[in-house]
Amino acid sequence: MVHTSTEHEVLAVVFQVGDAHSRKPALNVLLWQRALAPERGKWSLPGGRLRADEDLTSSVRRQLAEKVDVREIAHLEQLAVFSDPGRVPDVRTIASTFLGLIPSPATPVLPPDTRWHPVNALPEMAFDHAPMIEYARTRLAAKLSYTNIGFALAPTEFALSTLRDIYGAALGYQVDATNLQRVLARRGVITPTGTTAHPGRTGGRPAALYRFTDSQIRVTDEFAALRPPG
Amino acid sequence: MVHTSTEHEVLAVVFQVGDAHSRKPALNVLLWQRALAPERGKWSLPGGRLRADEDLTSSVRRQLAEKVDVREIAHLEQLAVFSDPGRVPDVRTIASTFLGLIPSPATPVLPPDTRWHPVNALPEMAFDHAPMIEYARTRLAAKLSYTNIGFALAPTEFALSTLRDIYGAALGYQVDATNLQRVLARRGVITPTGTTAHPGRTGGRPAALYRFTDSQIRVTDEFAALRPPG
DNA sequence: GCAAAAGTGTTGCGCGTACACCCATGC
DNA sequence: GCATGGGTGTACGCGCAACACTTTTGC
Repeated sequence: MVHTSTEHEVLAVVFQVGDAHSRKPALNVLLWQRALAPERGKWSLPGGRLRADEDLTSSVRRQLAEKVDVREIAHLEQLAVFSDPGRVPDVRTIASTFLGLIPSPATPVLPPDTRWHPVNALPEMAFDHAPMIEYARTRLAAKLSYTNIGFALAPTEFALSTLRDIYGAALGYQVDATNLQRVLARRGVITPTGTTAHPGRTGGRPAALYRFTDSQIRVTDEFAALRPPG
Repeated sequence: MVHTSTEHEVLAVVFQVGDAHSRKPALNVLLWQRALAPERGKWSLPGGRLRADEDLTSSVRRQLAEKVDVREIAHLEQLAVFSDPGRVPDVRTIASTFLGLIPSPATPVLPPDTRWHPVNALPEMAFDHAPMIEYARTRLAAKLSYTNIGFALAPTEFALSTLRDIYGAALGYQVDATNLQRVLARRGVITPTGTTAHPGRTGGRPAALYRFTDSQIRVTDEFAALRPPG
């Protein structure tokens, strides 16, 4: 009799906004290229098997440590579970997915098989990893609108035009810096530092610098409707 | 050597709004009482072990069928994974939780060990099932405000005062029927049937009847802020 | 007629967007 | 000076909540 056990793996969709390979900043995802079968040559999300003595979050952190400096991960949260019995060949494997965010300036050294890829131009993905990225991006876009999650993508101090580019890259459409400032300021999400940046070579008024008030996720606009009375 | 395998279980938080045991309608959750150790006598969420050949959704449906008529489940969606290595004794077990909703009037026969409990007065819960219910309730409240998920709690046809009571029970605070009508009508979530209900013994103007336009979940107010231009 | 329940109208405000206009810098 | 980028001010619209007022029934 064959003992059909079930494995449990953890996979992380790690995003960062960067301007690798192009002028305009874009939303990138961390991928590594498979050197062995199955799906050799295709690109995978970082992750791996869950150990018996760790919970999911510890497992993601441990496995991401092989690819990036975990201290740079500013936010990490559970996404969905992918459980189709045939999603990977041979042994039945359930995948719990996570969303990880790394602030914009940091780009540490990566292992040779690992690279950032723009989410708008993904390489050939292994298994069912492509829909996982899609799911993560949708979740990120939604949370940008009703939480302070931007703190995990932005530098500690930034000009508003920088933040506009980050939101634009993450959302997939251009955002107006003026209104972004007002929305985030009213909600208390960003705070002015009082200092200003130096203008570029081409001139222009020096930009005021801001920082995110909190460095932990916080819901800022919980109810679109049906608010509690008061 | 001890072979430390990892089990995977599925647990469902099934809600229904009913007026069992009291005059005012309340949000109830489906629980069964454990007859055997561990945690004998305490109350559990329905669910059980995942089989090798089924995905999570199939597994929930199969296991809920032992407790209720699955045809009455109007909505079912994944919640979070609970993965603390010590969350249940002995064998390490990961739990994937689900939110299930059953419309208001239907209350079929239940097995003798199974009962509806008001979420505001839960009995002693087994393991970590209490926080799962809390999580599910939070998710339900959030989705009531930006999706049409109310369809899964309401009867097929209903007066607005009935719907007000359902929303009130699910959200935990009173809702104004007038504004509820306006919000849901503008979004196209509810449609008038053209018919009216008969007033009660005590008189009153006959109420217009409505139904939910869709019977599948749909996001009706995706972005609280940072909408795409247009 | 009176009480009760349902529905309509009105007002006001907070939030978000769009856009015109003013400010500070490099060259 | 002018171009460039940043910031401020204003105006509009919409969604939603609060509440007063009207309509329709049973008794």
